[in-house]
Parts: sequence; C-alpha cells; structure tokens
Amino acid sequence: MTDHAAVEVPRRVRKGPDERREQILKCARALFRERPYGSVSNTEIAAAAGVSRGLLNHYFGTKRDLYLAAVAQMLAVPPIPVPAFVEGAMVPDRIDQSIEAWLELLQRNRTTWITALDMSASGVDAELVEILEEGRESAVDHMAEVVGLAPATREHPEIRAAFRGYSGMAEATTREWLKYGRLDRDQVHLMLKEVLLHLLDRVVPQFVQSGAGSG
Amino acid sequence: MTDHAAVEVPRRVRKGPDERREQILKCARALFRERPYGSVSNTEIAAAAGVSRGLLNHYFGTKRDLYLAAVAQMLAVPPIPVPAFVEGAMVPDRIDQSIEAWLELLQRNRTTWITALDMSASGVDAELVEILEEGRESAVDHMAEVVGLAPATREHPEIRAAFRGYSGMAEATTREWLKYGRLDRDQVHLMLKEVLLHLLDRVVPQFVQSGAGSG
DNA sequence: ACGCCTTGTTGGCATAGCGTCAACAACGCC
DNA sequence: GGCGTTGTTGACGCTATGCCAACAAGGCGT
Repeated sequence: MTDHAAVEVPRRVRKGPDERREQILKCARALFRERPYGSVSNTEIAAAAGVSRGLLNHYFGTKRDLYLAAVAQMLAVPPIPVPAFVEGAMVPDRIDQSIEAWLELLQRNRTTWITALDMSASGVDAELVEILEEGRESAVDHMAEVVGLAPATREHPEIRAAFRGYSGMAEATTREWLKYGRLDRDQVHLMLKEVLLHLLDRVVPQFVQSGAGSG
Repeated sequence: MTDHAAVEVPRRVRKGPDERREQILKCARALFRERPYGSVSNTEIAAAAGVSRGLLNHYFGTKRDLYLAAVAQMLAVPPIPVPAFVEGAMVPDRIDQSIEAWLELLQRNRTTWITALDMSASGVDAELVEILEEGRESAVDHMAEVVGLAPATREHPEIRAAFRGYSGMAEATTREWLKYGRLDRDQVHLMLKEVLLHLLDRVVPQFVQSGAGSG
C-alpha cells in the first residue's frame, strides 16, 4: 500500500486556461465526430474530460460556441492542400501534381476528411455555414495559386465563383471515393484534372471576356 | 352584440388528420426555413398553427420526425428537374434545354433551394443526409436519362458516381448564383453545360474502357 | 513556513423544452 | 337526442442548458 502521509494527490488538479481549453475541445471533437449535435450533452463532454459541467460554460459560454469551436478545429487540418508549386512548370503539370498531392493528403487523413464532409450538426446554423465557407475560400485561394490565376481572381469575382463551383465537385467526387468507394483514386484524379483544365480552357476565358469592364 | 343563442362558434375546431397534418407541416416549414433547428421550439410551431403542443407529438411522434417531414417536403419540389426529353434531339441540345429548365425551376423556388443548399453544406445527422442523398440520386437518374446514358449507369457504377460529383458542382455553382450573386444565370448555364459535355466526351469513355469487364 | 489573494473549479438553482398520458369535447351515427 | 369515436388539450415528469455564488489549489509576499 502507499504511504498514507505521502504525495497527497489533490482531488482537483488545477490547469492553465489554454491547456484545459484544449483538453475539453479534444473530447468535444471526439464526441461530435461520432454523434449529432443534439444527442451529445454537455454533461457527457464534461465527463469525458473529467471536468465539471459548469466549466464548459465558463470557457466557451454556450454549448453552441463549444460546438463551433470544435468544428472549426476539425476543419482546420484537411482542406489546406499542399502548395506543390513548381516554378516554371506548365499549368497542366502543376495541376496534375497539385491534385496528386491533394489526394494523397486526403487519403492520409481519410477519416478526418470524411467527417468533415458530412458533419453532424442538427439544424442549419448560419454561423456553421460561415465556418464551412471559410474553409472553401482558402481552398479556392490555393487553387488559384496553383493554376496561376491568383491575380485574375482578384479582378474577376466570377472566376473565384467558378472555382468554388469546381471545389463543390471536388468535394462530391472525393466523397464518392473515400466514403462510398464508388470511384477509385485514379478516376477521381482524372475527373478533377480534366474538368479543371476544361474550365481554364473554355469557361474562364468567356467569363473574362463578357465581364471584362466590370467594377 | 351577437345573439347569445346563435351560431355558437365552437372554441375547438375539429379537422381531419390529413388536413391538420398539412397545416402543421406548413407552419413548421416556414419556421425551419428561417431559423435553425435548435432555435425553433415545438411550442412556437404549435402556436403558429394555432394548435396545442401535444398535438405535434401526436401526429409526428418526435420533434425530429416533424423536422424531417418538413425538410422532405421542402426538398420534394426543387431537385426534380423537368424532363425536357425531346425525342431525336441531339445530346447537346437536350442538355441545354434540361439545364435551362432546371435553372428556371431553381430560380422560381429560390429561397427553398438556398435552404436546401445550406442544409447539405452544414451537414446534419445521418437521417437527413439520407434524405438529401435520395434527392441527389433522383437528380442523377434524370441526368442519365437526359444524356442518354441511363443504361450505361446501370452497368457502370463509376458513371453514376461521376454524375454525383457533377451534381456537387451544380449545387455549388447555383449557390454562387442564387445565394451570393457572384455568378449570373448565364454563367452558371455555361459552366454546367461545358463541364457536362466535357465529362461525357473525355471522362466517361475512359471510365467505361478501364472498368469494362467488371461485375 | 504561514497566510493571503488570485482564479480555476465545482455543485446547486432556475428555467425551458420535449415526450407522455389521461381527461375532455367535437362530430358522426343510430 | 343520447352515445361512441377520435381529434385535441393541458398538466406532469424528465432532461439539459446557463448562471452564479461558494470552494479550494497554487503562487506570492512576508
């Protein structure tokens, strides 16, 4: 048996705010990943974190805020593709490499990405939509960079919008691949590459032409 | 003052189950369209319908079921594009007409479509994902019909999957158009048409070729 | 080493929302 | 006109959230 007058482990361990915050977020993520918003109670999260329920409100205010924080953290990792920007390479090659790198990243973060694709929220919340939109926005930025149209997107919002449409296809396609297994990686690659090249070749020029003098 | 022995308007009006059901659903739709699930209370829905709260549970069981029923009704309208199947017409023309009809339909049901988009964007629980998937599925069926690949999709699941990817782009693109106004209708039309034709021309053949002997 | 002060942490309270159920009443029928 | 059917209600129990005052762990000055 242990020394009865020894270490005296305190029943409450006091941690710094940031550390505690992260610990709670970690447990919240794990639970929200598994079950929809409404079915996860604050009590449950607190128990998982070994913490009292009131502490969640202390750190995050409301349950929804905790949820949003957790979601934002989940989305923080996957949707940022690697640069793969090779100076002087031809656009098709850059696209090819970039798609390849992106798919590789997704495959490695498979489960994370899948949950990111269909997240468990119950109900449609404007703030949540906002967070998701921000994730796509950065994806679009990267894409514009890769294809060398970053300057053009600043001048032509339509091009940005077109890329957002494209990334909608990218999401749907990777879902077919990773979640449902109805496409394989090569097929996804082919489709994304073909469509992007075609967009650059046929669609973007027309957008630039028709809306040239706008603003 | 009124005749004290006259019409005797009954304080409770008794309606047939179907009629009452529809009435409640109508109010529920209106509220769920405006605000997220968690912020709409059953009490509120009942009040809007001029009905007691318990009646909602009587007709729909749980609040979630009522919500799902309302969502299913909202989605029932838009994702079913009109046939526009003209016998003997060339595929590009059929696509053109079909897209045109689809966009027209969406424009008329603008708000409904936007909420549908937000729902699929912010994810939701498994059941709701299921409902949304069903909507996409029928959209894919229709698309296959229009482009004359209905038989091929039965034999080649990859083609179906490719169409699902495409409809992901269609959703994202129409969101840019109707929700954010960053594309106009003609641009959406152009993009959808170009990409679909390109898919049929370059991608589908390769899918058929490489996976031909499967099954 | 002792005690004070800061602040991380807790438990209980008040409130709101959901699902259930027995009682009530409107409408059809004999 | 009485009676049975059934649409409809209001209250009850339970759970979950947000709030708040009390508590205590760890640092700091003396």
